[in-house]
Order: sequence, then C-alpha cells, then structure tokens
Amino acid sequence: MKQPSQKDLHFAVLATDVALFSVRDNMLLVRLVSVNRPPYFPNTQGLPGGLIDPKETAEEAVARHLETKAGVAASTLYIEQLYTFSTVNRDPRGRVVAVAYLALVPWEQLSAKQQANTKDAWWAPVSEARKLAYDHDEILAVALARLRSRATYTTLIGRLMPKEFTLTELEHVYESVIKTKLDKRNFRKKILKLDILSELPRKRASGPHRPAQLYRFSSEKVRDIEVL
Amino acid sequence: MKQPSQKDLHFAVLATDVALFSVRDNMLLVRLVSVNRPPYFPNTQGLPGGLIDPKETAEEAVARHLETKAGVAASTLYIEQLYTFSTVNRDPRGRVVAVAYLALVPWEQLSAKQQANTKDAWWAPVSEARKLAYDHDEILAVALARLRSRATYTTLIGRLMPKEFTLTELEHVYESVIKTKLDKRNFRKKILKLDILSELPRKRASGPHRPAQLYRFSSEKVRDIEVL
DNA sequence: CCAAAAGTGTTTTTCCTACACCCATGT
DNA sequence: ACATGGGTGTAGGAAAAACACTTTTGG
Repeated sequence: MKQPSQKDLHFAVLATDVALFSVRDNMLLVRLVSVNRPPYFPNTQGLPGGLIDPKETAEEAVARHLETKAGVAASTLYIEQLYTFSTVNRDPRGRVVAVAYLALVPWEQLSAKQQANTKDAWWAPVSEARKLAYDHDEILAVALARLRSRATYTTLIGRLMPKEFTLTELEHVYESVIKTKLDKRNFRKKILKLDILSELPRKRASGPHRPAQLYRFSSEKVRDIEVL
Repeated sequence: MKQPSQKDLHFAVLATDVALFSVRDNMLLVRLVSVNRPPYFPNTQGLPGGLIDPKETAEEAVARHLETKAGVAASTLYIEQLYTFSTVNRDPRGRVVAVAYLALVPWEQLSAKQQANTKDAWWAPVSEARKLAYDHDEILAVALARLRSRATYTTLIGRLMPKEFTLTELEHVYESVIKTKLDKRNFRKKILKLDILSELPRKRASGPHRPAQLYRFSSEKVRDIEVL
C-alpha cells in the first residue's frame, strides 16, 4: 500500500460504485461481483465499480465498469446519480471517494449471458445482499431507499419493465419494489388515469385463464408524476 | 497550468461548492463570493467552495470553506449533499470534480457581521445571482430546484425559520421559496394538521393590529412528510 | 366443468379548494 | 374611529380506499 506523497495532498482517488437492479419472477435483484482484496476483503462480494479516469465523467466510468465487470451493456440501462460517499476510511487501503449510481434494467432486455450467474458476477435478491465489502451495505441501503421513494412519485418503474407487459405484471413489479400489496382495481384505475401507458393491439395468453391485455410505457422518459 | 503526470492518471482534484440560502424580508437570498481567476474568470462571482483535503470528508470541507470564505459558522447550518458535478472541463484549469451541497440558515441566526455584505462575500437575491464562474449557474439551478421540490414534501423549510415565528411568517417563507401565493386559511389548516409545530405560550405584537401567536418547529429533524 | 388469472363499479370517506368577514391592537 | 394584519368555517368537488363477483380460457 502506497504512502501519500506531498503531491497527493489535494488529490483523492475517485471511484464509482453502482447498485444495478432488475426484477425476475416478482423479485427485486441486485447485481453483485466477487471481491477479493486481502487482507481487508478476502473472498467476499460487493457492488460493481471502479476508478474514474481523468478524461471521463463519473457517468462514463459507470458505463465502462458495468460493461467490463458486470457484463451488462450500458446502452440498455437507466442510470442516475445516487450519492457521493466521502468518509475518509471507507476504503482501508487509502482515500477513495465514491460517486455512487443507481441503475435499472428490465430482465428481458438482458442477454442469456448477462442473466447468467458466474463466479465473478451474479444476480442476488436484495434481501440476501448483505455483508458487502467496503461501505457497500450502506450504498445499497441508500440505493434501495431512493428506488422505493422515487417509484412512488415518478415513472421510474418503467425502466424495470419489458417493452410489453400486462397490468398484473406491472402491479407485481411495483409490489416487489415498494414491498406493499396493492389493490388490483384501484391500481388499475390509478395507473390508467395517469395516461403514461399505451394499450397495445394484442393480448397475451399464458395458461388456463383469460388472456391479458398488453401495454407499454408511452415514453421512455422518467417523469415526475404522482403515482400510488 | 500544470501538466498531468503519470501519477495523476487515476487522481482528480476534489472540491466542494455550496449553495447557501437564507430568507430576509420574504426574499430568498444566496451567499456569493468574489472570484478572480484570470484569464478565465477575472473579477466575477461564484458560490463559496474549495478543495477537499485528504483527511476530511466532503461535509467537513464544506463547513471549513463556509467559515473561512463565506464567514458563516457551520454549526448553525443545515447542510445536505446536492449532486456531484464531474464534467471533464467544468474548470478550464484542469480536472476538478465538485461535490455540491445545499445549505440553509435562518437569517436571524446570523451575526451582524455574517449578515453584512463585503467585497469578498455577500448575500444576493437568487433572481439576481447569474453569470457565475465555472458551472455555478448550473449548480445554483439544481440547488434551487431541489430546495423548491423538497420544501413541498419535507419539513426542510424549518431550517430557514427562526426559533420562534408566526404562521404568517412561515407562510411568507414558503411563498418566497416556491414562488406561489398560498391561501391563508388552507395553509394554516394544513400546516397545523401535520403536527410538526408547537404553539408557544406567547404572542408577538408588532404594530397596530392584533398580536400573532408564536410557534416553533417541534423537532429540528427534517422529516419527509407531505406538505402543501 | 373446473381451476386460474383477467377484468370490472359502487359506495364511503377523506382531502383539497374556493371564498369573506370579524378580531385585537396602536395611533 | 380607523387602519392594519391576525384569525376563523363551510360547502362542493375530487380523489382515495374498501370491497366481490363475472369473464375467458386451457385442460
């Protein structure tokens, strides 16, 4: 581990960490990577991330590290800045300030390879993502709080949905994000009144029951409109 | 201007900038400081700020710079992180990443010296704070948007109020922050129902009219409760 | 014909909005 | 007595919450 030189006095190592979420089978998942940095963090797990280069913005660094470490193409993602963590000893090896990001991706938009779990990167239910390296437990907690909060007053949830979905599927994703059971009739009335969905000219049959009407979000934009 | 060395490859200069607001005479004010950095920013103005030292958090740096450059004691302030600005060329002299903060202080809690305007630091109505150095116009715009947004669904406004105030004063501060005229009767009903104020056992007489009941915020904490 | 999820309406209660006059005081 | 800001109530409309049965399909 290197000693700080005089030159470093006003410099710090700048990094990004990303809480990347997706939803599969009504379960909220977060992308984790293996971390093996003895002696402090041998053989453990953490959020994907890495250093910010001098010639790139924090956003560009996030995209780069997601592609190389988490195996996810940034172009399909929604990314927003979360919080900057600057506690002096958050990395025991030296001063590292992390600009953390919240990212979302629809499960169906991931390739089979991206959906798969390897020993280097995998999807974990958020309820099981604990004991992370560095201060990643805290970063994840902040990311979850932000996701849950913004899901209630923006159209952020749209970035977790596939292109086409049923109202029941949308309701389930809401329920898994905000951890609350919703009333089917009231949910449908509210979400349709918001005028953010478009009815598609087809239905999906998926079992021994009535086929469900398909919808899509009218806009890709995340709007700040009261929901729920 | 210095050339980047190999050593700097993963390092950046880290700084903080602060949008510090207060309210005087129902006018929202922001603290500005003089900036004189030729050739890019000769004889202009900007938000207070400065570098983050390797041994301090961003929050500690904010407090330090507010005291030395803006002449305001950090202990009386409310400070929350706003956003991190990492555009590569936001400072033409070199790579500087800024962790920006939003800060609030009740006007009455400032000393006469802190209230005073000098050539180095002064209070300006937000409507007149334009043409700032660096990307401080953008930082100020983000800070104002955040302040206005959070004022509507948190008790943030409490950090702009003196210890004791009348409901009319509180209403005026709301109006100056969100730039909207409110209905006196509805405002009083709503704010009292929220149960965040405590009625004090005294009134304030201030002219040829009925004295006004004094209140205080029951808690110093900024809570996330629907208001307005 | 049975099981399973899709889809639909009404009533009750709560909250929001609009709006105008009397009260207590200082001069 | 008058001018000034402090203080109060109600009615109508909109939105939220609670709640159960019918429809369409596959097997």
